[in-house]
Amino acid sequence: MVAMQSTETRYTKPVLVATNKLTGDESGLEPLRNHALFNTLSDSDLQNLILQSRRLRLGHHQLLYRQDMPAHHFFFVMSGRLRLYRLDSSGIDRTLDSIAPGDCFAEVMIYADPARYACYAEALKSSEVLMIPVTAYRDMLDKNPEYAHAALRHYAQRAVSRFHDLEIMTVQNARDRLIRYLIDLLPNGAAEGGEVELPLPKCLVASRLAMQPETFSRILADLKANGLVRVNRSKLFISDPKRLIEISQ
Amino acid sequence: MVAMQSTETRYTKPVLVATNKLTGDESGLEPLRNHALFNTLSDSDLQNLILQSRRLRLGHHQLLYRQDMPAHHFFFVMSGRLRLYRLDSSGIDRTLDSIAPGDCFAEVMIYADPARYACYAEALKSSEVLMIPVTAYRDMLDKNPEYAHAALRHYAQRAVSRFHDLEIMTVQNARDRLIRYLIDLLPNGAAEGGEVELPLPKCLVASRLAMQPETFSRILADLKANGLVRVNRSKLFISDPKRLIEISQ
DNA sequence: GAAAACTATTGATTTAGGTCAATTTGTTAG
DNA sequence: CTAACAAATTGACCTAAATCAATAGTTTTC
Repeated sequence: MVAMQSTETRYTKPVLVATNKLTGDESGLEPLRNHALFNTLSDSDLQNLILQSRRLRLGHHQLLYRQDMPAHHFFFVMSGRLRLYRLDSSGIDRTLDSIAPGDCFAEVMIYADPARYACYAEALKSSEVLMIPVTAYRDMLDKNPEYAHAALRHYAQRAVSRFHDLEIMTVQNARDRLIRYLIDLLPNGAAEGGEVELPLPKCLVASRLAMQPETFSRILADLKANGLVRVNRSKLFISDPKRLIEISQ
Repeated sequence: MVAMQSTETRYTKPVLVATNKLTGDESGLEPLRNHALFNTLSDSDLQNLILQSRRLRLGHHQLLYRQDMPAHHFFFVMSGRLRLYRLDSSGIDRTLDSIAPGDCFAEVMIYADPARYACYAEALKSSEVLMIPVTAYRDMLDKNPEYAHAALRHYAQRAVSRFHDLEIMTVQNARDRLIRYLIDLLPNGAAEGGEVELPLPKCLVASRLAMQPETFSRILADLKANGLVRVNRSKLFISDPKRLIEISQ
């Protein structure tokens, strides 16, 4: 009913179709070896998969795919950072996930039916991704059923993690959602404090947490004033996560 | 900071540990055949799985498992209805999912590591579930790698559906979240209208959508007043879903 | 079948957080 | 280095939704 202000007016981007720059270079792919979807593969199977894939360079704010587009590929991030978001008809842009080097995304498209991207994906800065045909992975897995175990484990993990994201969003107030989000950024949960870096610009963290940028800013200012976080640009220092958890709820 | 009112004060339940009633009866298990995780299994493999499983009867509001409990089983709903929810330290009860006959739940625990339930599960009414050891399914899949494909497809579908749930929750206002939720209950999306039944009591739908029961009631009353839904207890008739979508956003 | 216990609804009031606007700070491009 | 632009912050104000409270339906129980 009420038209909310679009984040697009604050965070404009050129809407481009990916210009599949292909490079023959095969260096820099070691990180694949550390990912659950690839670390059990034999050298030759991994090599074969890479040969069927393309390396893609994406500029700042470049769009990789659109929601509802047929999904023929999934992606592995080699460098940079991306985000997943949805656009609704009124142009409101809602950020759903951020993706870092070493992560895969849209990998559920390997087995999704119908295989259509559920959201947009764009580079938040200059990034490099490996674009892997879903058929290449599926065929390899058909020929090597022993790889299924790792894929199942990865998929299970993905489902659990989405469930967890959903859980945070059922928290009714903005402050507590933000606190939960920050706690999750800490490497070892709430066990000990530390410095975390926001994986998205603040206005997009706000969007991810279903609040306005102004609200995000005010809550963070308040946490800062209460000595709960030290803020330095996109880096936050959380000395006492337990206290943070206490004041939420 | 602010202590929100617990839904527990409105929706109390006896907290019981499941009293694993075992019945030798093997009738009524045909619905398993229609589920993606089982429909490709040979008769003997399915039979073997059932033999390792237990049939469990749950009373109204009976608790099946607790969050963080080690997960040795996953479940198939034969009759009744269950819900998944989380409790936080202040006792606020947040509903995350509802489960109907023919559904599986906690099936990601087959491959999760660590395998601990991510939430509570309780029967919303008298229900019957099949309690399947995760090791039984995993072992069967190890012996029959050809079954992995179906499991991967199911897991992919689950991840997509959780992603979609998350997407709804990034919608900032309560009315539009409710409208999105209602649209998703329609069997063929927004294509045509129809009658839908709320899968949860209204106060729990409210919890699922991160709003208060009063807010839910008022929004529904308003939609009703505008001729957008006809309400009959937990059954809603949506004549024109397209119009409903239009007024949201 | 009446009482008790939930569940839902409705009204009055308050408040968290959205909106609008102005300013500051940071970043990119020439 | 400076201009232009984008992002973040802060203040003033307003509205959606939470809270508090009372009532009215519904189930369950005895």
